Amino acid sequence: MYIVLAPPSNGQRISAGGDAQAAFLPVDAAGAPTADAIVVPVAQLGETVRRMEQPGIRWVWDSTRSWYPGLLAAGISVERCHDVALNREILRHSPSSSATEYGSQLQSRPDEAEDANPARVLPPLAPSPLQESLFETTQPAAGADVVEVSAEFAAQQRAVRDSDRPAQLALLLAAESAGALIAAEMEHAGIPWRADLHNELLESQLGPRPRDGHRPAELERLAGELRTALDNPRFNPDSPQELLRALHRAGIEVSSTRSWELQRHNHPAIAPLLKYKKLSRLLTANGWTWLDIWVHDGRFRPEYVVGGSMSGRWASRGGGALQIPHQVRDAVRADTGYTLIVADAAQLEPRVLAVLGRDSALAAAGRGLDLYQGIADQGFGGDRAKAKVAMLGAMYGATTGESGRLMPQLTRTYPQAISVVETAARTGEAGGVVASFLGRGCPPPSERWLSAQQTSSAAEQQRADSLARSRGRFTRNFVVQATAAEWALCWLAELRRRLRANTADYASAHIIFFLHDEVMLHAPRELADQVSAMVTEAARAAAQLMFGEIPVEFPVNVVVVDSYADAK
DNA sequence: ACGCGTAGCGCG
DNA sequence: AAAGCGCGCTACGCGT
Repeated sequence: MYIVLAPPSNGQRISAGGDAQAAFLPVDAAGAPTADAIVVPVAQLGETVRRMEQPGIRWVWDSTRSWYPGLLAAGISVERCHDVALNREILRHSPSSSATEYGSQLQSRPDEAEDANPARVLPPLAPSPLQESLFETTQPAAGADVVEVSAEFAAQQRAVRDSDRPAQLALLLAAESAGALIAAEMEHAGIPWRADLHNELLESQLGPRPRDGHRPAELERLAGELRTALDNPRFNPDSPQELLRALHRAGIEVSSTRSWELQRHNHPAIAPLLKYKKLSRLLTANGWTWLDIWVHDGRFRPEYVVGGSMSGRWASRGGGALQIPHQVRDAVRADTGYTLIVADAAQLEPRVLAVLGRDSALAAAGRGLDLYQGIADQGFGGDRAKAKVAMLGAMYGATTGESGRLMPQLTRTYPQAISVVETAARTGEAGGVVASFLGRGCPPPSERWLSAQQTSSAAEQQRADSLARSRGRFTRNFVVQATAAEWALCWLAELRRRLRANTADYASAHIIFFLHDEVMLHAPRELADQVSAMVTEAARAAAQLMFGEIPVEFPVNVVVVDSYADAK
């Protein structure tokens, strides 16, 4: 059932030498050993995993990142895992497990995620034995040996069992661990990236690649134009402070140099300035330097951080993988004979809100493919833009502007749904915690926040109220964003399961990108239709898995393209 | 020399 | 038209 994979404990080492070793300990669902541990040199790690891997086996390890990349490099993939470190962070914050022994222990221990330097509070750790050979890893296995990992696994299983909502929590932990496997597999596959096309794109907009430290021709030309228009021969448009002063001298009264604020003014300098900012952004964020660093052998390989944000959304490190501008997406091309399958969930967050509030009116609005149009038809005279602004405002906590004004209409039409976010906001403002549908909890208020609320002076009160409202907006958004994130995780996991169900046929079809509510696959052209159907079917299955039979639909848009730019 | 906060903008 | 959530990255400019 479960096999714990970790460095051996001291008594288990097969020789006194310094050779890196790995221990395999079969345990039952409660974490109790069912056989003796097997210890092998890491050189035999891959073949041992390959031999033991079989349907139904779940690998238990401290972190997927310390084991799985090496296995993938050796051509081995596994069906399921239990990522102890990821599950630890969920159980640390989940209100459902806070009363359990493990949950309360964790809350009194420092949070690795918040404490940048665990070495400060924990004894220094020996370097992981897995740093060598096959297993180069960025993150040591935290030093936990097989006895410690299996003990913590057992504690986590008990915490789920003793929690308020064992079924939901178990699903959340399984989905998070599946996400960890998928992230490692995506890093292994990489995003197919045509450096030649990217370079052409840069040259057509910026001119030829300049020598280091020089502006590309087009930026230089625009800078000259700006100096003339602002009658300011030597200013540097890359410095916001200088730019702001130059704009003021030219009589353009702006409080910042943000593009949207500049756009509202009429001056000959505005057009070249906006163009300069756009191109300058392209150059600095996704220019030639970016290509040199991040694209090798036709692949962009960023690092994904599963559970990297409190809501359970992923984060990424390196190359800005979750911010690939539309401007450069044409460089993402399927290999010859392959195709890109790009899918995104349609209006995921408001649909999630409909479930959270059991709001049949909102569910009815989403009966078609376009939820916002449905809302528009029910309460906004068919004006889709208004409906969208109102709904986003409700989920983000807008109080002013157009969405603030439209809120009352939304509250009248969907009282059930709106009360979910309003209640979450009130809870947060009062210093409470909220949770997603499956039980991921938001962090408690910081010490600083709490002490600010204690104030009695009138001058400080305003600041305290502002902080309280800010936390209210966070918790308001958290319930929706976190539930949407776990739907997306279930969607990914269901998709992966379908791809693996017939490994022989789908071995060359890979998930290569995931962005909150969007997924991209790279697959042989002849499999495009079957894979597209899997994506759609996985979305239906994810909703069923999380929510059971509900009258809310979760449609996905799926397109088959050669270039990511054609996916919209 | 390096670390850090801020401004600005990219994505959802 | 331009506020209100979650992230990462770059350059600037200040501090040490």
